[in-house]
Amino acid sequence: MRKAKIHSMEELSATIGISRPTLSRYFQNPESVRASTARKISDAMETLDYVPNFFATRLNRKATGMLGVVIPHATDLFFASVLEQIEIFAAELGYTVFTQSSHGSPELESRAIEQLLSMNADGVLVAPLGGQSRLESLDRLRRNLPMVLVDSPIPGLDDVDFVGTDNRQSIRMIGEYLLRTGHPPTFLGMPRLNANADSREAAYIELMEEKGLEPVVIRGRSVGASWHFEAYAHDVMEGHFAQGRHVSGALLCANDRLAIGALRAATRFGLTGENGLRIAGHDDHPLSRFMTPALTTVAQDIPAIARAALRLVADQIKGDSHDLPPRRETFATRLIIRESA
Amino acid sequence: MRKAKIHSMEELSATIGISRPTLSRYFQNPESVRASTARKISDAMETLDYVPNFFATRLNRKATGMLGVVIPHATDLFFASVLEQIEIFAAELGYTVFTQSSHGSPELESRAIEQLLSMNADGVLVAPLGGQSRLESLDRLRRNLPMVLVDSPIPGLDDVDFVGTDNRQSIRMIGEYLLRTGHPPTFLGMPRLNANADSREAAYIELMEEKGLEPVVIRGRSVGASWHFEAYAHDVMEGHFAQGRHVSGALLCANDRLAIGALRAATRFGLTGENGLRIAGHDDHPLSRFMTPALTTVAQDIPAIARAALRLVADQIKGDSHDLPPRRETFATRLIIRESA
DNA sequence: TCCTCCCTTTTACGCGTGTAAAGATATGCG
DNA sequence: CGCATATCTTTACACGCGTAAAAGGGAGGA
Repeated sequence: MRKAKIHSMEELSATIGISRPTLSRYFQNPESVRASTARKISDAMETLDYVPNFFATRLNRKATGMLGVVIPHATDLFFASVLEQIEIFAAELGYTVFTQSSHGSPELESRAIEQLLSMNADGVLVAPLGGQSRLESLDRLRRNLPMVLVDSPIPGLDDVDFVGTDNRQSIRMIGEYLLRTGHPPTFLGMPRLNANADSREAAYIELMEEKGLEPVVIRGRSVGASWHFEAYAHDVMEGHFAQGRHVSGALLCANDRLAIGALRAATRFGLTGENGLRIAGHDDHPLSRFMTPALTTVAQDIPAIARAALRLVADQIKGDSHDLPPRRETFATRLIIRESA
Repeated sequence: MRKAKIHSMEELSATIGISRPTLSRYFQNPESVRASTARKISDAMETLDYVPNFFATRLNRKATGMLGVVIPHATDLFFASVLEQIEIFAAELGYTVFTQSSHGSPELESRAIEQLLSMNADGVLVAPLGGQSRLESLDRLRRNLPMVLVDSPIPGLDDVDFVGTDNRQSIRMIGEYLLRTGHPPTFLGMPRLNANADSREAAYIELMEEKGLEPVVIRGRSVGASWHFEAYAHDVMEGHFAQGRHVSGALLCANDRLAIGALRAATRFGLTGENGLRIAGHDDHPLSRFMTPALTTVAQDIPAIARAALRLVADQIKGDSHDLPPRRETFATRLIIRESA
């Protein structure tokens, strides 16, 4: 059945004989018109092909009902998971989410921000690239729209709400676990891409020094800061293992993707057996439990992070609280002991 | 430095003393105005905070420059990778991409389609849920917008362009490899979520029968068709292994995520050693090379798929070729031999 | 200096919908 | 059946910008 295509509300009004203002109210809320009228309209719609134009709809409203999200990489399951949760909660709140990925590029991140500004979104959630992010862009965004930083804060952009994981708590938890079960861990840091890289490393060092132990941090030559964490960790550790370094004890990786790469390298060097090198990660990547050996890690509370982020923007949006002191919500992680450590 | 916020082009015009039509032309193409004028404007912009409204901009044009994308799950790295490539190529073509994930839900898929329709996008790329997709929604989309199906075709929606992988070729290639190197494979199918599930299984059966061998297909009770492929495969295979079934020979999995789950189960049963069970996958999941043992698989040509999908919509958009016969482009895969088979 | 040519300004309308105001009509009740 | 009230129609303006047409202004050449 080929329904007749209607292009505007005006046209709809003409063809079904109901005034445009009434139609407008109907599409915003069918119950705002008399039941008999609503029936007449919905009956007519059976035969017709019409959808109100989303943007024309918002053009003349103060709130657009749109939320922008910027993430560094859609192909990183951590961000994909956060995004998924954000979309779910945003839908519950009646927001439409528009996501832009920066593909790891500061320029694309700026463009994404520009895009969201020009869309006049009600608010924006940004998981920033980190150190590479262009401060002017983020600052401009902050000045113009309700905004919340997610996952990684930005040094130099302190007056913005932030939601993320308590890296100090999480690293201490997994670190203490490793210590408790016998091995002072070496730390495999991620490429210095964002603030998490620093704060996790700092938490590790603090813990070690607190215990009177020597912190040992491995960091490869950051060859053009790469988001290919698995490959990065694999190559770095392979280099060490080949020279007999770090072949025993425990290795605490700044995130699971690194751990997966390290695990692979260790396995190839036959280091992961009984009494071999213990490896632990951070994040509870969806595939971590399927690794061999299954990866011991800490799980970030992604739903809580997503929910909090939405709550904070929503507050800013309704409260117009541009001048309130910035809020900072971090969540604790959960220790997940598997086989690798 | 706090730049003064300007809310409309009208306002901009008033404050910098340049007529709105000229500003309009400037923002569309700075070279369409005299160089001295362009300078005057860009100089003024240094002090001011203004971005033309994206949607108002498109409201009065025939083409909106927007492309819609619908994927089943942002947290499936295959779709995330496809999306990433689509975004890259779309940017090259000057399109702005708006992505909606259906989170595996037919209802959300329909809503996403509705959303894209109401946005008046120039075209839409849909990686459908598959059998669960609501045909009316997809059909409505097809009638109203240039559209291309990606990854999985929809039975019953045949007059739509399709871009994907040649499952027959890919399954035969990996299947023949397994046979050539010694083992007639058993097939672990994915939950019947989309057409790929069927066509890969069909390709397997065809190959086996052609070789005069008995096809053996494993399929768990599809407990509410699940997208948790790894867990699904793990549980199904664990059940078999526990009863001593399929513990040797070769297992061909319909995709890598299944293979990862199966691999994990096999490893726990000590089946993956020398002369043990051989396991192969399909897709070359980004983490497959980091599995232990590293997963033998076939790689889909994701960039080619993304590029072709964009080419097809672009053709439809410019050609208004709504009545041309539907085109169907499938790409060959590349055999990637690692350790698992 | 005058006259083109090019770019700009002015003016006006259009995109599809929200929304306010005033008048017309339908609904429900006594 | 008449009236008060809820709802609808009509009319008009607004949102932010594209764009066409006509008129204005400046730079360059003769």
